[in-house]
Parts: sequence; C-alpha cells; structure tokens
Amino acid sequence: MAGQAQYEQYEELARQLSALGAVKRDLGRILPPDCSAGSAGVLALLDRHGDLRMSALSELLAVDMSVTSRYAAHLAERGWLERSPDPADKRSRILRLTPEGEAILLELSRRSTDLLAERLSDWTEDEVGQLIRLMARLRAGFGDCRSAPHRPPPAPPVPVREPSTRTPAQAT
Amino acid sequence: MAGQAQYEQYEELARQLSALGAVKRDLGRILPPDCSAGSAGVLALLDRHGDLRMSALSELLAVDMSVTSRYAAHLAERGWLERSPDPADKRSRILRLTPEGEAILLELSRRSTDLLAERLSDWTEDEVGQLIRLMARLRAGFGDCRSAPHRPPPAPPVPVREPSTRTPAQAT
DNA sequence: TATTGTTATACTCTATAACTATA
DNA sequence: TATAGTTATAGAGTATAACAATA
Repeated sequence: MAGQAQYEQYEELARQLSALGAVKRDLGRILPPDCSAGSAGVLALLDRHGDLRMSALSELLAVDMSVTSRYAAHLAERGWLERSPDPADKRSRILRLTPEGEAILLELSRRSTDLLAERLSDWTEDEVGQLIRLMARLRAGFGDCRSAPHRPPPAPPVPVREPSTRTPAQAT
Repeated sequence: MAGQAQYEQYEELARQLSALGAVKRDLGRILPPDCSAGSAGVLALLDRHGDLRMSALSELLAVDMSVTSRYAAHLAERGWLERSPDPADKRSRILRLTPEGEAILLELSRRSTDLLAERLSDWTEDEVGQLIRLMARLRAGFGDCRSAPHRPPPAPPVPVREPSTRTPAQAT
C-alpha cells in the first residue's frame, strides 16, 4: 500500500531519471565526432564481454537490435570491429573488437574516466559502487521494451499512448 | 589517484547511465499521446514548486530554456498552464498550473506511480530514497551544459567533438 | 549592453515495420 | 513458421543561433 510518502518518492525518482539525461549529455560532449556515446558503448561492451552476437549486444545495451545494427555498421566501416559469420548459425554474426578498436576505446575510456574522476572527486568508492548497484537493479526491474508487459493495464480512463511510429510500407 | 578498480567503476557507471534510458522509455510508454514525458515533467515541477519562471523551470529540468519554452507552449495550448507576464520584469513570464493541468497531472502521476510501485515492489522505501539521493548528487556534480567547464581540457590528442549543430542563419 | 524568452533548424537516439537469409 | 540481422523511416528530445522585447 503506497502511502503519500511513497507516492512522492516515485515522483521524485521519475524526475531524477529525466534529469540524469544532462549528465549523459555532458559525458557525450567529450567524445570525438565519429564515435558517439552509442558507438562507444558497443566498443566497451565488446571489450568487457569478449566476442558477442548482435542479439546479446542489444540486450546488454538495452536497445532494439536495429539500433545495435547501425552502430555495428558504423564501427565496422571505421575498422574498429569485425563482423564474422557464426559457423554454428549462419544467420548470426559475431562481433569482435579489432586492435584499432581497442586503441580508440582506450582513448575514449581515458577521457570519460578523467571527467568522472574530476566530477566525482568527493565520492567514495563505496558510494559510486552503491549507485551502480542501485541503477543496475532499477534497470533489471524494468523488462526490455519488446517483452510483454508484466501485467496488462486495466483499461485506463485516459487513452494510452498508441504505438506512435507507424512506418508506412515503402511504396516500391 | 584512480586505480584499476576505480577505472572499471567509472566505466560501469557510464554504461549504467546509458542503459537507464530504457527505464525512462518504459516509463514514457504509459503516457497519453499529447503529454509526453517532457511535458509531464513540466507539470510535475510546477505542481511541486508552485509558480515558476521559464528560467527557473529550465534549471530544474536540466535542459536549455528553448526546450522548456516549447513544452510550455505545448501545455499552454492545451490549457494545462497559464503564462502570465511578471509584473516585476516584463521580459519574464510566470507559469502556473491550471485546474485542468492539475487534473491531467494527477492522472499521469497515478500511472507512473502504479508502474513504479509494480516494478519496485521488492525495494524498501530506504533503498529508493538512497537511489534518489545518489542520482541527485551525481547530477549536481555535473554543471549544467551552458556553464563554463570546470577546467579546460589539456589539448586532447584526438580531436574533441566540435559543436556539431551549426544552425545556419535563416535566409530571409 | 545584458538578459529573458521564442522560434527555426539540425542532430542524436530510438523504435517500428518490412525485408532477407537461415533454422 | 520462427528467428537473426539489416535498412528505411518516423518521432521524441535536445542544443545552437538568431531574434525581439525589456532591463
């Protein structure tokens, strides 16, 4: 039973979530023009998890595979990763960081880390860790966008947002 | 002196920050078509802080005033807020929620709260509070986008992203 | 001259739909 | 028929620049 305090807490959480966008944008500003935050995320995940398939990468990034696909193409064009066919399933492709990709990632990480070290200079390691854990848990609580909702909403009085992007069939 | 552990922590923080976008989008999906997450944020802040000027609202939202201006116009069109001239400074406008605005906000809040209550059912109130506090502190550590950087970066080897949106003068 | 707010424009991130190839 | 991935497109969110009105 959510009381008034709980209610206000949720409101505040929602707002902080929105406002966090400013932090993300700040972080993005220090990146080079041909490696945006999205691309950098792909490189970082490949470095951490080793070779990955598109689908696995999408899940880690928490975005649709179409988004991942575009980032991967962008990075492959620049020689920062390779997409080799998966011998076990010819529909799949395995993504792997190239040495050049590792090099650029190193530079990107240095910059992000420098910025974070500056802005978080008064945080203890424990506090940073706590924030990370709580954010990860929050994220886990929300299913990814494609999966069925946890429970069908019970006929809301105000019309729920319709699927707002209807891509019309391409007239060929 | 940032050690290896610290370095990895910062990397992880950056990634969690990106992945949190999925939570925001999830939250946005339950909103009605003519009141997006951004507009809802304006309503919520006006409700919480009372009447506000554009500039104050922008700061609370952590976005540029031009963005706030568009949301305000959108909401005013729908009769959810009023923009009255500030008697003390005729350049300014005071934003105030209308009764209709309060009504729609109530509905929006109910939906967000329901969703959060469902997804955070296994969180204690204290844990939610902790996350909020840490996020607020993180955000505070990052100045808003318009202010001068805390320290000029020392000639980075890879070119820093140039101002990428050059709006050409409108040829009239 | 500096500041408050508005508008036009451009760019990033993202999802949806349609499609191809393979399972 | 179902799944992995690609591409085209639409839309939300945002910043920059130029402008108008006022301080």
